[in-house]
Amino acid sequence: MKPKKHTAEGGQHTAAKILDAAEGLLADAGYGGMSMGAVGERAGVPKALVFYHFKSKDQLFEQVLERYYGEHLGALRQSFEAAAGQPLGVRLHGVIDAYFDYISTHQRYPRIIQQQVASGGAADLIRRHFEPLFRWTVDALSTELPATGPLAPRQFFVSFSGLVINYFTYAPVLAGMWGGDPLAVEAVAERRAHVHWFVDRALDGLGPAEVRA
Amino acid sequence: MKPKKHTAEGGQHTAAKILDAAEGLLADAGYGGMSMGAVGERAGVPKALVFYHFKSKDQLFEQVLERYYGEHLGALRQSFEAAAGQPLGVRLHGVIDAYFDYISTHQRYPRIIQQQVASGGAADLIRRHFEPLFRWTVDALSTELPATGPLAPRQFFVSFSGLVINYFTYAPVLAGMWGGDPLAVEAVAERRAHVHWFVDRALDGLGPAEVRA
DNA sequence: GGGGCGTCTGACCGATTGGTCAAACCTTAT
DNA sequence: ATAAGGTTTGACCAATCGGTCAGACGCCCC
Repeated sequence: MKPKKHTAEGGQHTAAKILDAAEGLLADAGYGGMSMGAVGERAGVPKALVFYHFKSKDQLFEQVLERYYGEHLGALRQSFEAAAGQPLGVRLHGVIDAYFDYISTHQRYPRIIQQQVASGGAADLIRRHFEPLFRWTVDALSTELPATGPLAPRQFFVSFSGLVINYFTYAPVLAGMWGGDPLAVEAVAERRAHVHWFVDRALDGLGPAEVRA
Repeated sequence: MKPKKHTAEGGQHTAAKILDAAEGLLADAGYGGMSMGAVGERAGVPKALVFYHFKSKDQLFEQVLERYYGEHLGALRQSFEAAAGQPLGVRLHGVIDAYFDYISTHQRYPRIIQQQVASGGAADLIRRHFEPLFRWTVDALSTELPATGPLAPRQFFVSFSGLVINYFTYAPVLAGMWGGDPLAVEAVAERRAHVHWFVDRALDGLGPAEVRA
């Protein structure tokens, strides 16, 4: 019979369990509400083991963010490059779909980020991960749009990311007034269609000739 | 000479000072990061006095939210009713401007709300204040738009509030990459113009005949 | 079998937290 | 003067926090 106690079965597995537990607590209660003891309890290991695998609370948090940002940026990049050569409108739809899909399948992620952004905590860390995403998107649009003014690429970046992210962070609040679960598949599909509609209206407004086709 | 110590000069004034201090700390560090001792220190009063005026941390937080939501809803309502009789497009612009103005002059407010929404903390409290705003907006649009689908009023509510709010919550993160302070007056004006452009594109897409004029 | 060596554990620490209390204070009404 | 009642104060409490430590356990190479 295997020992009940946590034996040295490979640190990889344990560290991953701890990371998962930390993710859940971060999404539920935020950085301040995540206690290292609770992380251990949720992962089924003593608190000291959490500190063994991650030197401090900050470092644990940083690794959670690192994992998410890496996956997220990768998903966007892959989508954008897969549609290389196609007109900007098509590529935009693709990237926004990738954005939408990643968020909708990792709903803890926008919650953690929004909390952190809104509180100003770990600002440098967030900025370090956020900046490549921002610059990459703005560069992709910079050939088609004026660098400043109401139609600047940076404005569209903030707008479209907000259009996607806010729906998921507000979903729990909207639950009672939406007429059904906002996170159910049909509801998410409706939101996706709405975002698509918005993208099309924006493209129309930018002058179809230069931007589309 | 007046005594240096805090005399019984009227509880009103003291309570207001405490509320202000709590607001600042909430915006800076979030609910979890706001300690009652720090609130007292920032207000210049001992911690026990904070507990005398507000029975608990939760109640203090609740009153901060109450004040904001009341002002916010009032500003929107006033703007909407002032433009009674005018075409929907004009009224929409007015309400969104009022939304934008209130947020831009109370930048702590979106930060506090976003943190709380994203963390799921105080969900009932948020929902209680959020729901009238939501229902009221959706009702105003319900005569012009289908109740469900990609063009449902509820979708536009989430979209436009996100368009406005997200800019301000992300401003600190964007600071380094924006080319100037995103909260400077010109930058805020540019954002406002961008939101207006978006509203107009949306109105165009809904069929000018029924909705505008 | 006996070192290493990475993994794991419970007990422990100082600091901080939300919250309480009895007593002191100031103002006003009698 | 004095009684009363709202306000203010610092000292105090149990609980929890992030973090540490000495040692036990399991595995692998000699």
